[in-house]
Amino acid sequence: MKIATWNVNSINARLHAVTKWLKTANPDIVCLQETKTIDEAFPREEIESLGYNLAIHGQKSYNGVAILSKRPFEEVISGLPGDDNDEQARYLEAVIMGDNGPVRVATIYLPNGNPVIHGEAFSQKYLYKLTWMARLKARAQSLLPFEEPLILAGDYNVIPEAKDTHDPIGWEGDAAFRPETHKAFREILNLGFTEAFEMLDGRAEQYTFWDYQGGAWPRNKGIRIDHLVLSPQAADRIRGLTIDRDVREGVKPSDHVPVIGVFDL
DNA sequence: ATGACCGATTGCATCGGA
Repeated sequence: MKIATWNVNSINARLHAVTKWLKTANPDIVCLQETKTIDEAFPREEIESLGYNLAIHGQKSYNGVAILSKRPFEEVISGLPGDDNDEQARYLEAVIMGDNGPVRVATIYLPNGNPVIHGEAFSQKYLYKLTWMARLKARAQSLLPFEEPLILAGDYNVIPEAKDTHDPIGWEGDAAFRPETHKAFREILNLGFTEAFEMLDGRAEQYTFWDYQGGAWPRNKGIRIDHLVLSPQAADRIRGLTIDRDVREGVKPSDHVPVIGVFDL
């Protein structure tokens, strides 16, 4: 089973690129982020006609997540628990029947958090990021006792290590590379989760995002911020991981590329 | 960080993104 994550930076602006990629990569489950549209304007038919069931959790203009699945959904949960007043559409979870039992997948669009500082203190944006990460940790912890294959897939806006950026000095102080961010990310992994790329590959300079500005793509000035975070039962079943780098070269590309895990599930 | 960015919005500039 191929399970992928991709921040598409608007599903409507990216519809051609997405459908083309679905046909060639042929993933079983896809976690999308930054769909940037209300559910009524999501291009449902175009994606369903390729054989996918669709779970969407969108909002106007910003954020928005979705899960595509060739198999039907057993269960869908919209929104990250822990704050009823949070109106940002950044989390969606679904259960799909695999060959050997249920598989739980979440699509995650973790807040950017910049600018980090406002005046003398942390900004509201950065505090929101850290709070959101604490909520994600709580959700992840509450799901562990199920002992299911669980894949937390998404745009984490976290650069795990210096080798995951072209310019560690330049990124120092950025919300994606702060010590507090690293601690919050590590706390989730320390519950017993595994970051798939770290386990299976671990090479330097394997980026998933290149800014549209400054010739970042032709100069390969990227960062690795899109991750598959796996429960023990998922980590034991993953057979390979690919970063679909070539997608960044296409017509009207997203600034992120897909990350695909192949699982025996 | 930013060569000459990109997307959404009742828009003709501003905001958010990483």
